[in-house]
Amino acid sequence: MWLRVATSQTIPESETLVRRLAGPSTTKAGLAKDQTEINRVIAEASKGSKFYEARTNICMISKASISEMLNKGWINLSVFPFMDIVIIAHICCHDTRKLVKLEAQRDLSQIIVHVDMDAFYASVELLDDPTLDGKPFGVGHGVLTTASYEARKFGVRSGMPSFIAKKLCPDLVVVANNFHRYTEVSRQVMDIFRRYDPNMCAAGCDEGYLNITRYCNEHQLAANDCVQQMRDMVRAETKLTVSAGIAPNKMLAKICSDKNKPNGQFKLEFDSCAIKAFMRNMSIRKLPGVGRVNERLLESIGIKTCGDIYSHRATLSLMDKQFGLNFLLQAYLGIASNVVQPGQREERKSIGAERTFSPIGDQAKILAKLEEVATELEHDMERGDWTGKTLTLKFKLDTYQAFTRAKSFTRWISTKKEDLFMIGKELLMPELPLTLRLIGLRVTKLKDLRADVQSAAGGIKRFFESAQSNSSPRKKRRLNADEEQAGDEGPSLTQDGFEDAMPGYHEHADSDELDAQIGQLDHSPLSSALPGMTTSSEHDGQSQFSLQKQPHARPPHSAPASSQNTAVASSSRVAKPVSTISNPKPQSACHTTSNSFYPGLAATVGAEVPAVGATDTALSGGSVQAQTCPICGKTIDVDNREFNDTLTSVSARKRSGKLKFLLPYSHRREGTSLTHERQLLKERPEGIRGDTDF
DNA sequence: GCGGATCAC
DNA sequence: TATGGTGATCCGC
Repeated sequence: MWLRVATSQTIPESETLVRRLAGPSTTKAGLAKDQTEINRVIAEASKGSKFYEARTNICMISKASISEMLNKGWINLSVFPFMDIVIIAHICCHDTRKLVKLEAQRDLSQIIVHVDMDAFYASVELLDDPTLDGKPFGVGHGVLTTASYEARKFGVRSGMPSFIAKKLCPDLVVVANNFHRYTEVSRQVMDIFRRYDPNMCAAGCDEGYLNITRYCNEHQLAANDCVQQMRDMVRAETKLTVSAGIAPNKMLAKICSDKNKPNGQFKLEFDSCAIKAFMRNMSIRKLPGVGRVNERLLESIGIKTCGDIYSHRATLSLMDKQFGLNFLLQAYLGIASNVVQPGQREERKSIGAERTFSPIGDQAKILAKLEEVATELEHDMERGDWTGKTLTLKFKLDTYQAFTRAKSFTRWISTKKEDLFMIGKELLMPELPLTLRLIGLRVTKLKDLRADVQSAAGGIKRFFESAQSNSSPRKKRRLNADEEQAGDEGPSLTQDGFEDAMPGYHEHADSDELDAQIGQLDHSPLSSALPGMTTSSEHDGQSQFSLQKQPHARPPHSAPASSQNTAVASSSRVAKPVSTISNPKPQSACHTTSNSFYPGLAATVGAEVPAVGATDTALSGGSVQAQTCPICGKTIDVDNREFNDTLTSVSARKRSGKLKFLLPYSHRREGTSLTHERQLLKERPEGIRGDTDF
């Protein structure tokens, strides 16, 4: 007997993508209403470009991988003498125990605030040039880093190439980035935030997390009043508006700050039931760590909202490896980290530089680019007093395929550009000839020269070491002076964490438009190519799609522009007859899906998303039938072992399947609260590109 | 240790 | 005509 644990057929991929056109992924404030028309314009403008082709291929590979995963999502139940319902019941019981355990860890004692500047770059530009007021404008060149709210009404968004933005909004004004100004203004704003929490954590230049518990206590302030006061202060001192979310943890606060954007705030009730109600209809895309790929992955088994996590917990349990059950259960409960602390310098893991340019095939010119990058990296490494043991070269072909090549050393890598260039060249030369559009260098296995010096003997010794090192002591001293003047107390950047942290290039890196376009494209030949690609992975242990990059692959030499299309074509040729994947079926509610695959499940554990009250009763270990597993505590011990064995072997199969789509580590970490800790605590104390310009 | 992939900002 | 840069981590090898 076979039990289907996946529900791929119920959600046609093309529909999934098309739905995203106007779907919840595009919930940015100030968006235009007619998303369909916007997407048509974007698709029109993009069609035929290499970028578009590349994204199309990526989309197909994703679909194929998801499809493969779902095809492998069968569990052989013949080893069990019982019916599948027993298994499901047990799984749900197991998950319920997990939920109870998680619920017990919930901490509502801290007041966490996520602050987020509204259209930060655009607002700063507006500050400096009032004539822009009321006009639709974008910031950036080539690619927009942000758009004014007027421009957003036309569908102009961050990450959009300006030529497309102009098509959507012919009157669009485009102004250049002024990173220096953003850094400056950002510092002002962060200084204000720090009055409320000196330990606040800046997350990029336009947002941050604060714990205002203490401030509220000391000033006898309600959280809402405190945050309102803080926002007023920012407005008064900088003329900028900021939105904020108030919640018991960072994840919730982040989601809340989006609720009343722009220039608003939202406080979530500090109550378990209210939080779960809040999460139930929340799109999974809002969860930190769930990007475009994971969204699709989860949608493929019918999970679109955090509430769906609960109703699909049996599936998720069986496919824990793929989905990260623990993370998702926490998300469903609205549980996450509430630890707010500034990023630490020692947390840094790598430092690098990369540059995009119009495609170059000429070797000498490529090497010249490499040298530029090496120079930039030298600057940043010396500026931050970093070195490391591994150098990674990154290059992207004109087809937008990216590759990396790395080399490790037993000694510390010299920070001199000549040496960086030489190693980089060594890595690059065997790959040529190629037509490249990007080159980058990155150093990992870092060593913090400052910490080293400090622990050794303090400032004097540091001075001597600087003098002995192969870099200019004069230069180093000057840079250090700059940083100390900025308020830094030595190596720890707890004070200024943000100082050198140039913003991410964009306010948001989302560009779902392309997926949308590709979704439209899915109606034709692409979908039919999928089954073949999927089955091709079956024939040996290796999961290799025709289009997939091979591990350690050598990039195609001077790949003709059509090479990928050729691959598609050949893949189509071996494809089996069109499968059901793209067969549009009426899309019914998720729990219906669930029922159809888990006969009896609804009766046993309730396949529908439970009402909040019901959940609570469930979690409190009450008498709700859903929680009383008919198997647990009795004969299940034996079965449990078998069951686990089965799961293990399933997991092993999954692993050998080389699935490409996995949740990020932070969401799979056992025990620790989910957290975008990585993001939140991440400090980028040194050498951001923008800084090197001044 | 290396390379591909995903994600956040 | 034309689609970014920095950093982190996981997995399979």
